[in-house]
Amino acid sequence: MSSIAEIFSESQLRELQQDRPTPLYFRLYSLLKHAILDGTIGNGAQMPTEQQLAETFGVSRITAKRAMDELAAEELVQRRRGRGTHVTYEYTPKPVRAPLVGMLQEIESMARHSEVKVLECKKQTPPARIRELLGLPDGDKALHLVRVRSRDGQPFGHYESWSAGLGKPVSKRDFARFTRLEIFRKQGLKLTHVTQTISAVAADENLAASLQTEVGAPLISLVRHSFITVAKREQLVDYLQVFYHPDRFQYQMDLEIDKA
Amino acid sequence: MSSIAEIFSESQLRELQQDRPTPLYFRLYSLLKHAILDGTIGNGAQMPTEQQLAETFGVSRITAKRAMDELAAEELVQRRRGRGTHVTYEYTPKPVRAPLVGMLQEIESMARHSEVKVLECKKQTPPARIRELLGLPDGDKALHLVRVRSRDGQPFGHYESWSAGLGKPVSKRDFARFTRLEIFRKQGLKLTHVTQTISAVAADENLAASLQTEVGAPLISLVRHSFITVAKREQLVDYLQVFYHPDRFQYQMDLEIDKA
DNA sequence: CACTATTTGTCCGTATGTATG
DNA sequence: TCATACATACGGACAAATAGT
Repeated sequence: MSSIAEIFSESQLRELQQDRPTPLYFRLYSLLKHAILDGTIGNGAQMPTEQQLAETFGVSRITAKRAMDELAAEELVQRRRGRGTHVTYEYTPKPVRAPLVGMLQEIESMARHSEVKVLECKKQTPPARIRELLGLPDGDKALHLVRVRSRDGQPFGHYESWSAGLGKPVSKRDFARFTRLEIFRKQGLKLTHVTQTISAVAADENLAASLQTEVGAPLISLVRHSFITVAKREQLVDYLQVFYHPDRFQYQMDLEIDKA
Repeated sequence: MSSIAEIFSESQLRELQQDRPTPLYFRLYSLLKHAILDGTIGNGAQMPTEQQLAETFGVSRITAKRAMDELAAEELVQRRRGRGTHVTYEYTPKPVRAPLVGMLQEIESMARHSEVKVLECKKQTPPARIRELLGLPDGDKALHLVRVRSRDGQPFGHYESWSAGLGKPVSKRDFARFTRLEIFRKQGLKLTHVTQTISAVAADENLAASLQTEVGAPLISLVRHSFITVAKREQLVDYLQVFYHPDRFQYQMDLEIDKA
């Protein structure tokens, strides 16, 4: 095998020095196991010797040995005295590929391949912060829409939106069938500008239930502001807050650059 | 407090029975700590008694006591004999609002307004998956770079990258001073295509330490593939995985649409 | 064949940490 | 709080298998 320093990073070395009560041998074992499972140390390759491990990670030989013995017990490596320890695990890249979804156009196509449940569709008084963003006078109402989008029965997105400027009434069924972008267009509203902010949040009880996950699980948060231009001024007409389940939805974008 | 069964889920109960060698008292301590930090057990509320914990989780009273003593040592709870153990931590959902950052160009400008710490900068054997993406033969090495970016002393991003195709050697100091985009350009590499995938993940111990947050806290995950074009074929030359602290970094994009 | 270096296997004694009743 | 049992971790010592000289 190549030099041990070329396999393990300094940050990994530090990992072992953290003062957690998890046994040393187990942390070293985990480190080595990961290196084998992700193919950093390939099948057939010789592992570092107990002595090398002990010196590199600053542990006793007994501890290094214990870690390697654990690997051997799982048949990830084979140990023979005099020869050393060799990897007996064949790394095979996983075929997986999460469904990837892209920008505005693709979002519409995705919408057609998913099921929507409308939880709320009513003219309501929005929270003050959103009312101000929408430029509505005090007491005015906006269309409040809450939906959950699923794919193959698995919910992946929780959508909550506040819309102003929708003249004609829109039925609940329309929102289940069409995207809001399509509805805006049909109503003659020409969006001129959209800003999106992506972040991450922990699921609260409500979201956890909607997206069938655990409280505290990480979610992708997306806030979209949609503007129209009236009298040369930009006016927000739609505020959208989406929470996505990261295992079932990822946000992908392609950028072409350096064309010049 | 309410019934102990109403606080902890069955999966959490099982969590303690896992056959990991981490000490029992520490696992119980972690469980309780999270429940306090995320507000499941509110400030001033009474914790379960040692006896209750012991029975619920199937451990001895001493072990339950040890876990609670650890909490008390961190001043998350106050213990008084005869009265019980009470939470002394005020959970406050973060108000958020962070500096907003945008696409490639803005990323460079942001880079200039932040401090970088290089944790790793060495040619190393990459995990097999990444080695294949980079089109490297077995055993080949790539430049492994781990950095943490801070703003006003607050770390907001943890960057780990694997780069192939950097001909001339690049010093650790260069990476602290320039962005990788600039370095690629200087080396004459013309990136022609970039894909980015955004998701959300929970912080592990390592990331939590780097970004000064809690284990399990939601982080923004960004994976960037950077391609050059050689002989009309796209070739990956850089793989970047970034984890952002969502309170200190958000991903914002502006889209102009409906121009037609 | 012996000789040597390497590497794993086994054993000792000791100290500390963990978990129980 | 105590006594007890077990696991972890260390350093050291020596034996046994392997490979090369």
